[in-house]
Amino acid sequence: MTAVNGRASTTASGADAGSAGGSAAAGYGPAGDTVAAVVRQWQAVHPRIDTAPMEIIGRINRCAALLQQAEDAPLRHAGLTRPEFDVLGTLRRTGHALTPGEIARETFSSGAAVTKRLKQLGERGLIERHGDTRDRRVTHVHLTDAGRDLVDRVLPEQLSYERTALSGLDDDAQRGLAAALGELLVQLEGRLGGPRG
Amino acid sequence: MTAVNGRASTTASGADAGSAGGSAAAGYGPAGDTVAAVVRQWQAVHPRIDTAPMEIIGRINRCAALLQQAEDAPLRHAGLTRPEFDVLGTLRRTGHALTPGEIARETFSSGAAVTKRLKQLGERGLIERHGDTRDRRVTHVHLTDAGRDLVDRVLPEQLSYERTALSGLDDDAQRGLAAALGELLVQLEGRLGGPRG
DNA sequence: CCTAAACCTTTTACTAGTAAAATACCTGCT
DNA sequence: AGCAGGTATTTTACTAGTAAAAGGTTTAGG
Repeated sequence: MTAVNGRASTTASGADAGSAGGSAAAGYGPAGDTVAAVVRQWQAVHPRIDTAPMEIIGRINRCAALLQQAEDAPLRHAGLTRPEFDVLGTLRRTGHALTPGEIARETFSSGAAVTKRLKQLGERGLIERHGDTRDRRVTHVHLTDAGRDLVDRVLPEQLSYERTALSGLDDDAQRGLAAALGELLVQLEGRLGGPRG
Repeated sequence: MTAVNGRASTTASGADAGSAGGSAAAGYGPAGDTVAAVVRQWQAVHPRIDTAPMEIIGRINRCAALLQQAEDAPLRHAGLTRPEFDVLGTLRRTGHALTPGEIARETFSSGAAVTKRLKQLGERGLIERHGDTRDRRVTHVHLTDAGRDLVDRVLPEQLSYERTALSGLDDDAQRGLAAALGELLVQLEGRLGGPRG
């Protein structure tokens, strides 16, 4: 990913901090986080504006950017980008071979992007392709032993890193946040993701 | 945002759906969102693993990806990418000229990326540069009238779009989520963003 | 004064994504 | 059978980011 790129100045694409409002780094005052500072600036410029969405969406984006930056460390140490790890992880957790199309749907990426990643991962011996004998348009992708071992080695490191990143919140706060995000996600997936098949 | 590119197949950067675990699109069962389905798959493969971090981080990433996709619509309609709008918005909300370095810090992007965006935006007549007379390394960037008008026109559309995206949650849920995310963000910014100056 | 170090911005070379076209194949209809 | 249309994957042309180096300028020390 670009997404995996470090920023830290963080990444682009990845993820910019601000929602509609962009983002702020310096000089955040009384209330605390950078998003609150951005909202305050907008309020000063356009007092009538309803900035409520920024307080959720801006924060989600900013959290995603910061976490990604942090999470990249263990992955990069293993020589993987996040999208590459997503491919391997998808194969590992489903437990069976998948077609490139299925991987694309599972990881929410384009088919072309998956093709490129599979090429890379294949060259490194982490996955293999086998053509379908029935339908020769289709290929089946599966993890090699090396690929499976890599996932099983990296995943605990990754989760440990994530636990550390979240450790500023107590267990109750974490459970509450997970539940609230789950509620939002159900809404968004129904609304934006389409009444999926 | 890279984190914030549209995907939706969405984009990179932006943001993949899964945290450590990658992401799932199809076949989500009882509990509801795609992240819950991914977590269930991992539990089946590695029953001892503590997947709690995925339930927060995976959901943040997935929400960011979905929202981005949705939010890109009004911006694209105005011929802007999100990072470009972030630059314009930063100039608008601070209310005065900024140097490229300051813009980079405000938008959490690299200096090189800002240089490219400023070039684009300058060619479209939305911003202008003026060299500093004291320190000739420095340039000052400010919005043109056209740039300011564009921001003032797009921002309400953007916020309106965001409000719609969030409308599945009632006001209390939105306030609670904003507060919980703010708490997390304060922690992350202190921990990962550095004890900023 | 003059040089070394630090700084701000831009340039260069490269990477990884996207959209759309191309390729190859299957399915169903007549 | 043969062809129209749809599907799965890859390829092509391009875009926008990154890291690192370069260019030009100021600041501090001797």
